[in-house]
Amino acid sequence: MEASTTDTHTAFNQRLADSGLRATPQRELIYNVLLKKRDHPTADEVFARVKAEMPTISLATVYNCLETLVQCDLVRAVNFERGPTRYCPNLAPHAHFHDEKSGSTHDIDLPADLVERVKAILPPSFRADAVEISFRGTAC
Amino acid sequence: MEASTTDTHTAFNQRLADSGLRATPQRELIYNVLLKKRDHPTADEVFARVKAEMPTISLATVYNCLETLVQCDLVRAVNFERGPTRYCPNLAPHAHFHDEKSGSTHDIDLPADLVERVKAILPPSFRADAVEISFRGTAC
DNA sequence: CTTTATTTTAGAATCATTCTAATTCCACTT
DNA sequence: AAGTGGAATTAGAATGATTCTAAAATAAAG
Repeated sequence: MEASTTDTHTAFNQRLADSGLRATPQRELIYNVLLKKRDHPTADEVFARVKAEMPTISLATVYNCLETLVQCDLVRAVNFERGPTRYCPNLAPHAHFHDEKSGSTHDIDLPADLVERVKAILPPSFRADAVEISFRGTAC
Repeated sequence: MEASTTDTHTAFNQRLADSGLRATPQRELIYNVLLKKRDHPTADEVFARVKAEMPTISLATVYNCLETLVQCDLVRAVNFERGPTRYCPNLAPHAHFHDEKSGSTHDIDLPADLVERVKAILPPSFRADAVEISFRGTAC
């Protein structure tokens, strides 16, 4: 656990540095909040959790930092229909399942070959930078 | 062309009737606008096109009617990230490709077996009512 | 230290969408 | 043919998530 914490911390610094950005306390705290409870919180929820540790932080900063983390590929932004954007620190290729009963979101691991198969349906003139797969339904 | 127009017209009346709703001029015009130019317009764009034929229509009605058509399964609502919802009268299972250069959206036919394969990655406790597949990239 | 660029912040502004409350429109009875 | 009740439409206000703006704080570089 100690090693993995150090690893993510290093990855965090590295990714920001690669983009010429600073590892500020706000960015680090927000990233840690996402790592700690991986329930796909909205910006508002992240704000609430972060305020517990850093009461002076502003909502604008939470939005700014989340955007920064997404830019650095440390975090993924997840959207369902018109709902507020949710944030996810899972870097592995995965789909999302949105449970309509509970409103919760679950990660679904994506086998690499399936991603290939899905990309293969594109006509040759289309080049995909990203593929999004999401499910809506109920989990029991 | 005449036969197909009649067909969609009948389907339109049938789907609404099935939901206990009326086939109003506004609903029909909006549906026809979607059929005529299948470029995934936003509600605002639909509003502009519809106003040309029915200058007294309101934006609220456009939103109401689009929502109604989606409820009746005559139209699909398509979302990309946080952009405005786009509307699509293509009933066949298909994915969407969003071209970041032009901002345009393209339908990509989905082979039925691929949809099955994708659904198959879900653990047994998840029941999916809908699967969404979307691509982001550039088309040439 | 001083300069300069980055980051944070509070609050205003924006944008798409939904809501509200008042008509208007129809299908169905009298 | 008028009356009634539920649908549907409408204009404009309200909402909610997000982005913008301009100023203050912070930190790196000279």
